[in-house]
Amino acid sequence: MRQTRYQAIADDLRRRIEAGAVGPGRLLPSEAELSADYGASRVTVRRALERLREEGLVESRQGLGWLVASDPLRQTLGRLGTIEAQLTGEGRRSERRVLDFRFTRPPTRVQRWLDADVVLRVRRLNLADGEPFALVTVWCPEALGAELSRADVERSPFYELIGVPLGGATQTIAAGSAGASEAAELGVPEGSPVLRCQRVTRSGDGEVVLVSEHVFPAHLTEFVVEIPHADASIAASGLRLVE
Amino acid sequence: MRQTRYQAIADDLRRRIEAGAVGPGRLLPSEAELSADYGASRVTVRRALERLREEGLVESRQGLGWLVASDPLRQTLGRLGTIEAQLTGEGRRSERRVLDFRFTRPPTRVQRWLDADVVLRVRRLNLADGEPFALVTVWCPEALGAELSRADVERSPFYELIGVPLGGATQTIAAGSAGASEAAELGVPEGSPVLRCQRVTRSGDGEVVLVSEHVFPAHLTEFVVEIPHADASIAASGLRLVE
DNA sequence: CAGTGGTCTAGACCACTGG
DNA sequence: CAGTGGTCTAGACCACTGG
Repeated sequence: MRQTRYQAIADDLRRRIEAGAVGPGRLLPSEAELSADYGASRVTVRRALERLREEGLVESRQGLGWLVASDPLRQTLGRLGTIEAQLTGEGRRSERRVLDFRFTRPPTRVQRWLDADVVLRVRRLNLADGEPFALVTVWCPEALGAELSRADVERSPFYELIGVPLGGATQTIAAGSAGASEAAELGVPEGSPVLRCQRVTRSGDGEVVLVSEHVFPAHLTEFVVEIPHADASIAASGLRLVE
Repeated sequence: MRQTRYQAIADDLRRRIEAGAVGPGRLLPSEAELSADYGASRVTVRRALERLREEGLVESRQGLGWLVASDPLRQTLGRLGTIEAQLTGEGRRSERRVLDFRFTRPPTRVQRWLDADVVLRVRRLNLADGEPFALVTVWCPEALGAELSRADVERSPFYELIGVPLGGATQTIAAGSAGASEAAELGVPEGSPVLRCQRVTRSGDGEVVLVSEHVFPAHLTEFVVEIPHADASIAASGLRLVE
């Protein structure tokens, strides 16, 4: 799929904002101006701006214009990028250590999404400056994992390796306590609080291509979620009662 | 702000889908048909459909049409509504108990968003079938809380009471352990795992109108987050390292 | 092939901001 | 008041799906 007009405009504006051409709280050129500058219709320019709004980079005020977001918390999510980018941006050393790499039968909770007899399962530890901050288990279909080596998955994030254009993902976030082996691998006391996250990632075609479980020590990590329209459903915003 | 054309169409389509007029995995009428039915342009119809897509209710395939989502997990988020609606939908009894209601000075971590000497602080317990599942503390500006009674906040969700059109919200989710008083109020053992959530809610004008902290027993609750475009930033999806 | 969604255009009217 | 973003229209071309 080739780059669309509005994506190109969004990318260009994002680059300009991140380069500091327009500071936090300052006005962007009006939609009419941008429309003339880029030689695109106002609708296309708006579409690019809406995309940046979703990322938390800009906001708009009717009658005034589009402003670069100034609330640092709201910016966080849009600029977050990968954990690796986050770490190297802070000058910290990011490392990945493979604990296990094998083709095996998926557990039943994973079979719900990956209905196969054999899948590739990889257990990895993510470290920042040598300190573990995530214990990750990834399952992917045998066909997608067949070309991968243990060195590959130690070098690169999984989603870069499988060679399939990705669609969306669904993620659940829960709290728990570190089990004995988890505690040992993460270097935290057994029973200490952890964030548990499960992610089901789909390809552009809607096929499930990755299932992963992540365990984060509670004292090191938190999730940030931006809720664009609070509406009446604000009380929910993703919370679900289990059992 | 009065209802827009695309909101009205989205609401109508949502109602029809939830009523089962079009089953999971089945095709909706084409954009051209909907456009004719509603007497709206195709652009407006698409805007309504995009909104439903964000909610996880429908998905589209080029050359084929718009389908009602069949993946139950992806539907969850869109249909969630408030916790109260979730509970009554399951035939469970939802209850709200006010533990404290006072005008006071906000703690420093709240002053970051609500810069005032006096704010209304309300501590509430949410119960499902008599069992506590959330301990909530809400702070709001004195002016917005001046007309509220203790009975008001026991009866209704806060966002319905303050009489201000809401904009977006930013939410952080972390794991932790129940402190002594939290444990007593939630009816769980001290030190047991909990989800801790902080939400900063803005009005339509971008002003911060509510700051709230929520403590959920880990065994009862989880968050579901839909990530529409995984892209390269999939490893992040809102995770942030703290400290 | 006819029909679908994905993208884009040029133009319009409105509510709203600031001066 | 002139200028802004918010919404909406009618029309166009394209890539893609299924038969």
